[in-house]
Amino acid sequence: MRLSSAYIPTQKEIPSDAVIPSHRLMLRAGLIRPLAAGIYTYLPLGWKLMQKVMTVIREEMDRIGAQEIHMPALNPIELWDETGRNAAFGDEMFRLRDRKKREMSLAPTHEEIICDLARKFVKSYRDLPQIWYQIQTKFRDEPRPRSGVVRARQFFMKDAYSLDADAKGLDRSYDLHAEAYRRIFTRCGLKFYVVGASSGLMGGSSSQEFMLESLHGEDTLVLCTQCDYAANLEVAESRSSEVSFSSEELEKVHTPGRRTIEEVSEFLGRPKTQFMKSLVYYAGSKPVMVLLRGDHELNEAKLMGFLKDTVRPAHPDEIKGICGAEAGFIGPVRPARPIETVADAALKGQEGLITGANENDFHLKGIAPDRSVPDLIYADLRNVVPDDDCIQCGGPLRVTHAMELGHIFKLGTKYSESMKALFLDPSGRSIPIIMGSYGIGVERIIAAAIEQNHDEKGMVWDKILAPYQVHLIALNMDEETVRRTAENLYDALLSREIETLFDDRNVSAGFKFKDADLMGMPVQVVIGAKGIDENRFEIRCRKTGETFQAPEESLAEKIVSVLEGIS
RNA sequence: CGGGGCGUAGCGCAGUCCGGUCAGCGCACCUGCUUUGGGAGCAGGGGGUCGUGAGUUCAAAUCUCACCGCCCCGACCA
Repeated sequence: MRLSSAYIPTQKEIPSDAVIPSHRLMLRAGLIRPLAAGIYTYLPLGWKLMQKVMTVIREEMDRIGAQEIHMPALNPIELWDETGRNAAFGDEMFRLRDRKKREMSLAPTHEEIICDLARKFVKSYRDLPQIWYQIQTKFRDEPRPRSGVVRARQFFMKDAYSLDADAKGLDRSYDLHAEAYRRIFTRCGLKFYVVGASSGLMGGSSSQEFMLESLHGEDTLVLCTQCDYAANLEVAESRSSEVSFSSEELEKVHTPGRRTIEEVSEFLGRPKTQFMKSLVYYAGSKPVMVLLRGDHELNEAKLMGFLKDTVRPAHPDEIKGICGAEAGFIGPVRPARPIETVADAALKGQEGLITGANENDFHLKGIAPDRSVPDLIYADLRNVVPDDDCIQCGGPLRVTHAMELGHIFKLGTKYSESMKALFLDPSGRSIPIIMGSYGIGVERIIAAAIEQNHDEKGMVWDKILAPYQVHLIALNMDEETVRRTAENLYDALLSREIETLFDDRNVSAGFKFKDADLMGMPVQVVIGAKGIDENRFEIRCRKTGETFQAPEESLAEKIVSVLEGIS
């Protein structure tokens, strides 16, 4: 491609509303243009990148025997009512009506559609197993789109679905996908973690996420520094650091205006670990008190899992009504009204703790949860903290941010049951298809690759994803010898099927160098007067800065061999 | 949805508090000449109903109200 006639609008200025490096660079390098919040146009260079990513995905999906299909993005809402997910998605699903006033949705994912397809086709165990996938535009009306293409409202997803006759088949399909995903992300040059995850709205028995460690990620990851334990904070477990305090008489202490653990801890001169944090939540219409060690935080996902209902924090007046005191002075001992109470497992067996007295400006010392709170139930309800130890090996844990690139789910029969996607097993019984669902965010691979591979000058692409392999820079196209040499080289590279971006523009040298560094093709070749004089032309690796020289006669060959030598 | 910020030329911004030579700057763009190894120089030029609508006023980018859009933090998130 000749830059003089290409639509690659690079910018020197950093767009003011982009914050994370990948978003800034994608805008500056002319990959994308915003149309509305979370909605982007892919310009030629960005689209070429997308296609490179899709090629890798297709190759690896095809390798495990998956078959590519293409389902509609626009679907009748009835399918979503069959599984109850029309309601479950709520405002996140884009909805519209056709001219006959029939309600339609723009699909946020495709389990229902695949299930409908499957129930029409699969009649017998002989039709199984199947793996079907597509690369499709998804629509999700995110409450807050952000970070450029990382959380968008319209985006590309590679979504695959496995259909199996039994649990063993599902395990096999799931493992095939896990392996394909490893290969895809590895080939894209990404360093990733595979972690245990929550399956959320998708349902099903187990799921794993493929995560890229990143300061700008939206997820929090717990990693063991010594073994392979890795989990999303939503589901991560740990051994808490041991603390113990000597038993004390139950005693009310005056703590005027000290509401937070921090304040009371300082006022009474006791460590935060000696406090018991009391929170009031509502699970549906039922209030629940949650107890945690003073230095721990509630994990709402775990609480939801434990109570089997969605939860929300109680409002201040609700707390007052139940406990008889304001938040900051509440506790499980003698609340104004009886309330179901659950405690985090780290509190089990503790003594001499301090908590709110259910009376404004007072706390209670000498709490032993087992004795002080009747009918107390323990469960793992807290977020892992970096002080904790690994449940597998006891080693120290690390807590870090990450970006979700892919997610694989064992769905089981959640969808096939409600949608009656049934088949006959060998004994003639009619049973639901066992399903799995497997997603990859296509744009996120690009954002992740940029986040992980850029410098102050711009993006740095590996060969596998680079839109072009070679960035050919002709410094002065007005100079006849420069022009001729560059044109000849361009032809030579094209005839060797090397994807080449040829900067034949009539702009200054510095401008071309800056643009080349910004776009980040693996190899840059410079044709200038200096090279002509000495018959020695410069080949430079974008990533390492390493340079090579070659005379015009062997320049194309040298470029090929340099390309072969780099990743 | 809660909190905060912003909206003036394609991009980045000043001007808004205190209404009246404020329609301005840099980059980009167009023409000409010169230039070409790290975002060139000179000269000339085009482009904006100041997000939208209502209001206050002799007069509104500037004050008031409403709405829309965009970004950030949080909530939420397959």
